[in-house]
Amino acid sequence: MERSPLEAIELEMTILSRRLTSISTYKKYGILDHSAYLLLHQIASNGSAGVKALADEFHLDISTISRQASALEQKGYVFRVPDPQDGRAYTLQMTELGAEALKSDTEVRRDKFAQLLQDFNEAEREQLGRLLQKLNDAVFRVM
Amino acid sequence: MERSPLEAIELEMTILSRRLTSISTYKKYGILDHSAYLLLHQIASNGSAGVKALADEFHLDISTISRQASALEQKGYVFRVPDPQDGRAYTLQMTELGAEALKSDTEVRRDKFAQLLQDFNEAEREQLGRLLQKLNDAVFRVM
DNA sequence: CTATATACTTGTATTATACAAGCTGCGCAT
DNA sequence: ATGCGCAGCTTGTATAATACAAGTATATAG
Repeated sequence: MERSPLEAIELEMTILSRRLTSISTYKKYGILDHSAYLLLHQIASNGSAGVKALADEFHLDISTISRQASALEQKGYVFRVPDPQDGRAYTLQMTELGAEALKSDTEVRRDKFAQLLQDFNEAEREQLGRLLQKLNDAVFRVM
Repeated sequence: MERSPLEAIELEMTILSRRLTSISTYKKYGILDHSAYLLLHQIASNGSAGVKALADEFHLDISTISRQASALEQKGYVFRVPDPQDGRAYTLQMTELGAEALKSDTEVRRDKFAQLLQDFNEAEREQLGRLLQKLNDAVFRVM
């Protein structure tokens, strides 16, 4: 009995998810955890943003981002800039230290992924990158 | 500035992992959680197995599997068969109830993934299935 | 001016995991 | 035969990431 692509994807995604939970929580590659890395990355590539905007971006609860943002501030990777228009709001901007941490961490991760993908040829990498992106979009829309 | 496949994969995997953590913990599609589903699936397709073997299979701690196996037994989805050769060991075998739960859950998940992949054509699905499988293998070997 | 909505924080609970310590049974070396 | 280390499993404890709910302060609409 052949496994349909749908079956394969369903199973492999479930396995991957479980395994990534373990890895992302218990293995540290670099300085930053998962959340810190993504928040800094987002701020670096899309400019400073508030808690609400970041929560929307990642589809996580505002309270989750709020704590993660506090942690980043605590460590000196970002600072808060009050919104002049709105006394409740502020945006997070990256510090020099934050930029350095992001840079160094990006390199560590890049190396790890290079190792992970050593048996993937160039065409497969391109496909995988594209498909993962499309998959993420779908996950955000559907789930 | 073009994003290399490696960069894309690294970022998309990180995002995916974070999002899946949230989904798999807080959204329930069907009866079974993540772990229960995978354990039952494994038992269904590869025959009954002990805690140690399952832990090896999924690269998770024995204690983690032990608790998840207890939970499955508690719910009546599996029962323990003592190993006649070894008084310490046993294997988990699925009950009728377990088989039904797995079947019904598989359908629910399949539907959800069909919805998720609605914009993926057949070629993309095949590629994605194949690449995810290869990726999982690599994750197990490397990380 | 009051009522409701928004941006954020904080308190609490849940879940999945790991690591370490413990129990019991196995098997080998003396 | 027996005692000691090893293997399979369970249980205790800690940690991390998340959600939901309640609270505070500010903004805005009527």
